[in-house]
Amino acid sequence: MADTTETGLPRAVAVAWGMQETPQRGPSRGLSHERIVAAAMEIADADGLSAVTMQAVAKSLGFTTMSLYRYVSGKDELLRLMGDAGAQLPEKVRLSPDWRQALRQWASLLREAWRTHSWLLEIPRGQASVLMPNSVRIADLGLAAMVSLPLSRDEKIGIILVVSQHVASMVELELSLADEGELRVSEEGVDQLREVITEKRFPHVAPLVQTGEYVPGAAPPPGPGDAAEAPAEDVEAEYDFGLDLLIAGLEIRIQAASSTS
Amino acid sequence: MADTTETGLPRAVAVAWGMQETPQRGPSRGLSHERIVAAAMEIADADGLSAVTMQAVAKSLGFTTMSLYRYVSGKDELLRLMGDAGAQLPEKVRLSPDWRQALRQWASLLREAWRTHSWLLEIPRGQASVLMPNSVRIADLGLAAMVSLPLSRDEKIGIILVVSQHVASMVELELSLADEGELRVSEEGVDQLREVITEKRFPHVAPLVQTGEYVPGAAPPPGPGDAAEAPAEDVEAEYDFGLDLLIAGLEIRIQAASSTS
DNA sequence: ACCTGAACACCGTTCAAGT
DNA sequence: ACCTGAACACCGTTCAAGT
Repeated sequence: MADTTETGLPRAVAVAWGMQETPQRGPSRGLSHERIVAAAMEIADADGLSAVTMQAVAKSLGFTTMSLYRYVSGKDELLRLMGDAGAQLPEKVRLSPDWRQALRQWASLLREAWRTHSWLLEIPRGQASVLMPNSVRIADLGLAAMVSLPLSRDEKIGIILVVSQHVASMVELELSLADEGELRVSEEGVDQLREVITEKRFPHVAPLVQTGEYVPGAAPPPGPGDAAEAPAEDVEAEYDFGLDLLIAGLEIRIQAASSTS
Repeated sequence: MADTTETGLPRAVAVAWGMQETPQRGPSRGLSHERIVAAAMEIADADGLSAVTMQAVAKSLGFTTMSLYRYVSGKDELLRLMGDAGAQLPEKVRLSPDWRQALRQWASLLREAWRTHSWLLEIPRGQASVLMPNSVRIADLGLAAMVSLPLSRDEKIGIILVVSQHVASMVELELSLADEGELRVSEEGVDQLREVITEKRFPHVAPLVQTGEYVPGAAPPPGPGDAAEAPAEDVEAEYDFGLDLLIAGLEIRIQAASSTS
């Protein structure tokens, strides 16, 4: 379990909200959580989350590794603080009065945040993370998008969960296509797959492997005409598709609710 | 990028399908990827994925750490193999002819797999993982559930993606509640939160903090009557809610498609 | 109060050597 | 071909010491 303050709140929560008493006496060479978190984020943006080590962060600030421990209880806490700091939405947001539109806006804001700091997706969002400032902000805005809806609180929270999860998975997909996209499977490789992914064992996938459609980095099949299609580049379409599905489902639920009451 | 064979296929894919030529000459004390992966899974089941170190795996098998590198190119490959081996569905599955039912069954199978090996969720599912045997099986079964549906291939894959992501997030939620569930926020802690989560800054969340509803480990408010409710234990309800939403949305889409054609 | 230096117990991975 | 031993370059974190 994560270490907590005497109030039962996780230390990261207390620090993020500025609840921590920082006595400030004696000389201070100017280190602070803010500076530490900012430095860590810069490293993560540049070289990925795995490049964020206590030593690297300290070095980039011109301090020794151990100096960090005065401001941050450990790496875990640093990651939590980074996770929150990165998930910052714009200060002022004007949501559409139409809930469908508003929900789409909200999803889009989340998406933007995750896109700018892709390492956010790697940081485990534990139970306590909902208490962090920017998570609260995100939840608040999500609820704001749905104010007009005749749904229970639990249902609204359910939607926030499902939608944000969908957005996260789409950003993840987008990124995996982008940076691991050098996967190039040769014709020989596809042949090998054809031998193991047989019609008998995998009746529905096998046909797609035959044509090569199913294999990420394979050359497109020499089909007549429509060969030059981006095979999976359209994450955009998948993103919209899932969101549309959820909103459509919600619409039905609301109609059902209003016709009953 | 992950190391690949000369065919362009990731090594983990080749190994998992048994495409790797294993010459087998000279003495063999009986190590193999199968045994290594099995040992690693056992450790992960018992003590979590973080306990899976090359040294721990080797030790549990009675070999030195370095012996593993003859069978596995590195830890990354070991994790990929574990990820696939853990995502095994039952041999024979009888899907309902009703697609809604079938999709629910499929989701439920996924859920069961992730529940039995919760560390699966921590293993990054890269682009190449769709080529692993059990991923192919899962995709095949998902497509099987939707055979009767008048949807494009891309749409079906979209559904597989969205639904499986929803299932994953629900299992994740379930687990985070279970093992980090010792989070107990004292009344003083809730008070501190009330001071920062103000009505002004967070108009929609603030009321929920006032009552204490929003705070995971807080004591339930002394409301009249319905106080003794499990606050978030019903992941089951959230699970169904999201799935229902998606299926309802899909239903509409199908109606639209069939009325157009 | 704040920062440093040395040390500890780990990681994953390499390389040359044994049988 | 298979496994070992020693070594390397890292991790996060501790503790006692300096100013």
